[in-house]
Amino acid sequence: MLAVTRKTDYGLIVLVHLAEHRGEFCSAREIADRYKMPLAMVTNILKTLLRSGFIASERGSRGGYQLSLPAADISVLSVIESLEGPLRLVQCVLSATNSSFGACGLEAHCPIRSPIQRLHEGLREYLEKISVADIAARPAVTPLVRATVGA
Amino acid sequence: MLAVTRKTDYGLIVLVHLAEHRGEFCSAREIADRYKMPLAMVTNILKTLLRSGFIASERGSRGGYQLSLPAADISVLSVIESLEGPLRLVQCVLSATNSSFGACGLEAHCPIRSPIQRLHEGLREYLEKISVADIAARPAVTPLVRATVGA
DNA sequence: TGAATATAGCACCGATCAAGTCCTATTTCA
DNA sequence: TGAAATAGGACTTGATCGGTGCTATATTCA
Repeated sequence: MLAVTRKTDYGLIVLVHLAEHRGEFCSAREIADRYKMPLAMVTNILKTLLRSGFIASERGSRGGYQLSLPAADISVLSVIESLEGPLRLVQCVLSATNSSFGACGLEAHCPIRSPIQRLHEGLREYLEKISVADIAARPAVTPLVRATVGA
Repeated sequence: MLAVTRKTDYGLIVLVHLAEHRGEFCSAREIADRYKMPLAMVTNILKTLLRSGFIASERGSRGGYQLSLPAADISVLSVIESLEGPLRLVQCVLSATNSSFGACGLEAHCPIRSPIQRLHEGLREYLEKISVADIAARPAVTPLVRATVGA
């Protein structure tokens, strides 16, 4: 229902933490303890973020994770898509064939498809412009995103 | 995962249909048939939209539904909240006590709370500015919503 | 060398929610 | 009175979310 899963929630916390500890390797346990998140979840999330290339890992007893990209280059959108799969506001937004209206005849095609596509694109742009660095910059400094409707 | 449920999907179609048939009473069956949506779903959605005051109903064999508000006054946000409950990007966005970080100590408070609040507000504004009338206006005319990050 | 501490990769489970169905009133018209 | 509509529920099923567990591998350090 237009909510982000807890994975993304945790994932952003993890990334913000790493952004604030640039240069160090932080262990999953350390991060989980710090923010009272379940360790197993955090490790899973870190593994996913690793596969997506946002972070680098080092094994062994001094191992851990660190950002492999500037925090400003990691968008909230990319984090969401890494942890939850491709963003789709509604089912039919990705492929025409997947649409629940894909089987509709010629004239009875979905009356809201194209506007919803727009809305979806707007949402993507919106989330793409906000980076982990923005979120790490915490206070009221956090950019107020203004959506403007118009031609 | 940041998706809207099918209820909202159907709901918008229903409202757009009613907007395009101002003055007439349209039956649930008529609308369900027209867009090949499951009748039972459509009737449930109409009942909810009725309770929310967006539409008016008339019983009996000539009965049906019609908009009780100008389409321009029904925002996508209000439709979503009617059909899916209050918008919450993350769990902790509504009440501080509900937060999974509500139990955190003083110093270990959630590092992303306030930026996420902003993001949530931005999303609300965004969806509030788009109305059923905008969606009914279908073609490329549909307002392109531009998210701008900045002070 | 071996124990401790990391990551790596899966498979799995329970609770919740989405999506859809069904049943039983009640109202209105013909 | 019967057909067709709304009104208000409960209910079922399947998918997803949130979380756990296990095994293997790598690295450090005593």
